[in-house]
Amino acid sequence: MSSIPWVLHVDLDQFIAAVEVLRRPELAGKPIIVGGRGDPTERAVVSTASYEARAFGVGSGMPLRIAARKVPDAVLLPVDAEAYLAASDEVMATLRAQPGAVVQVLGWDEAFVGVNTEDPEAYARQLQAAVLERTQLHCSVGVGDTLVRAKNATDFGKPAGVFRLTAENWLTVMGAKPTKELWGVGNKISARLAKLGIKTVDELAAADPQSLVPEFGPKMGPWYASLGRGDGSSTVDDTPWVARGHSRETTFQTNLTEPDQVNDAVSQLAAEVLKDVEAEGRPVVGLTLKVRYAPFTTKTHARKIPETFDRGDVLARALDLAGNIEPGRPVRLLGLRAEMTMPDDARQGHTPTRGGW
DNA sequence: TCTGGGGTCCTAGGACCC
DNA sequence: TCTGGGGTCCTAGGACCC
Repeated sequence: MSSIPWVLHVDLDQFIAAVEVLRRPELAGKPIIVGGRGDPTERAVVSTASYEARAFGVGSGMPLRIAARKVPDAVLLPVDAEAYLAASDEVMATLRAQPGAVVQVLGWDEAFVGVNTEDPEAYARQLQAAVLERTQLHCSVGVGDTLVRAKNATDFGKPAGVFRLTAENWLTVMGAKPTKELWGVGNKISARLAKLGIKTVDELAAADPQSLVPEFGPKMGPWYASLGRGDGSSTVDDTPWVARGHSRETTFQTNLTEPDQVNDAVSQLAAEVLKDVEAEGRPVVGLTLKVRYAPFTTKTHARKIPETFDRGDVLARALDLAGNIEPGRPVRLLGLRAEMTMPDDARQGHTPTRGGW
């Protein structure tokens, strides 16, 4: 046996709920639901539910109100982003300290680890032990010969286990599953694939990449075909991530109806976005205003910004975009995003949901 | 059931230029 | 007067991820 490159995908188990239990041990074993400000009467969704709460059918993205109704005895907690980020930093530092590890962070609770080893399972176990010892958090590890296979493998290892997915067993394990199980295929894409007669991973893997071009375009068509095969890059990239932009959005507890309210809200969003942008000191090159009208239609308005910017410039242009909002329609959400210039050596996106991997 | 907030990337179509 | 083909830039919208 020789030392060859492997991709490990590390995913913390019920991360947010686990962090909450660490600082409040009496919550262990209880159904915990974390979301919004922890108030089920507000417009908010579930960030994470503990396994005990998931048993009642509660999951991420579910309206908090519904989740609370499903689990009357649940412990409802507000999102505490700082605490999760601090825990996450410790986990990532532990991964980086492993011998030979190249670490690419994907989010608070997951990362790819690239490593040359003869025995990836043993390495994974060692990694789990190190994370547990330093943070008291459990994680699952997917082992793969590509990023996509490693990522998909993790689910089979949960909780706290290890699972290997390579070209050898990919179709045996994944072939019969619906395409929606694939990383990067959601409800909409799986429905469009089904229209083409492609319902399973097997069928997607067998599809001619070019045959998907008319429906999905020159880039995404072939990309979906390769997803079906589990193919793609095997390179874990630890280039530091650089944000392309910063945004803020607010869902109003009661819809806005007055233009003054809208302008005030846009000004506030602009101030918050500027705070993030100025902390990085890179020029703004574009602004996007997102408007969700009640009941639920979304529109965006965008503008490129020539040359550079200053505070007043961004605020004025944000208010300018707000002029596109349809008068008389109740507004339930406003979002403002500022796009910045990028350094040449910046890594490509931190989520591989779109082409390029 | 009624849908958060922070991100990334892709595509279509119009405007404009040569 | 009716009209090509290619390229680039921009806006709007969509899809997905954690």
